[in-house]
Amino acid sequence: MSEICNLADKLKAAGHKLTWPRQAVIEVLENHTDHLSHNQILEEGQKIYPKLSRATVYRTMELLCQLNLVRPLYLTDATQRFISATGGHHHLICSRCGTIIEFDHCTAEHLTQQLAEQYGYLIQSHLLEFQGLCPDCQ
Amino acid sequence: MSEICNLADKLKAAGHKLTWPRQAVIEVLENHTDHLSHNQILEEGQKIYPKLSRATVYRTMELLCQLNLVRPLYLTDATQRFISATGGHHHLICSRCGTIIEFDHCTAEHLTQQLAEQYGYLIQSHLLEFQGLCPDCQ
DNA sequence: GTACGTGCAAAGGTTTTGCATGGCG
DNA sequence: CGCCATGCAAAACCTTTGCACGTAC
Repeated sequence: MSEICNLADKLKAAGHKLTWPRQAVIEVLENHTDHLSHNQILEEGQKIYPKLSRATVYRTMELLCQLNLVRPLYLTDATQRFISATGGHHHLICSRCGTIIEFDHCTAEHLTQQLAEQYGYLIQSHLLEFQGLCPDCQ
Repeated sequence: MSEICNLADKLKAAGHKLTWPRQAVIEVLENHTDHLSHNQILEEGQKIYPKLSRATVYRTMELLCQLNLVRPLYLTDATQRFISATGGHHHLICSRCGTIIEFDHCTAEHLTQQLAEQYGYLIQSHLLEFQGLCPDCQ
């Protein structure tokens, strides 16, 4: 997960215990790409710490969200996924086959400042999603 | 739902029967704001047609999605919600209290064309979501 | 009249919770 | 050593499915 680092340190700094199950979850987050779901985190985490339970994954991710270290994201299905809590995420999604292209160029930076001023928000991240049909599905 | 009109006609045009339960769902969609969930549609629909069942709401919304009349959307929770299938949707969301502001100004139009050319997608809608803290929650 | 749509109820899947045990600090 | 975190299992919740009946066309 691109911009995630030192999750372990931040957890301890916030006064939480650094246990083996939590280390496993953190290692998964740091070594994999974005958009991981609870299921994926569980599966990968059990390769590191086989006793890792589903409930612990849910509780750990909830904790990381509360600490603002990760953020939930929903793509084209109802599965909760997680991304780093800062920066932008840009998706071009085919509404038929579900293919997701991540693009870099984004025009949201200017708008971020503008909205921050207009509404007094402290903006931490943004998501720009285009939906349509990919060449194959048209 | 702002850009939705004549759902009934479009349903019939596509060869589907216009039943009372479906009319109730359509009336709810046309007379309420965006972002309705299955639950909200069921509750409102039952005010119009009391026997309306949850299963029918799910099936009707799935049908409307297949016909490209509405589109599923996920905001800050795992609840599936629905918006009109075209145009843009712009949200400024507080990650703590969940307040959603909808803003109008959007810089995505230019990017739409650019992405369409670059990747060959036929782009139907977009979603631009900023997440942060509202003035009260900072 | 026929095929499609519906309501009900059961099944399936996912997320949350309660509780006794275990391990971090 | 005390408290927090964990695993397990049950509960709660949401969504899907099967089936007999009803209704739009």
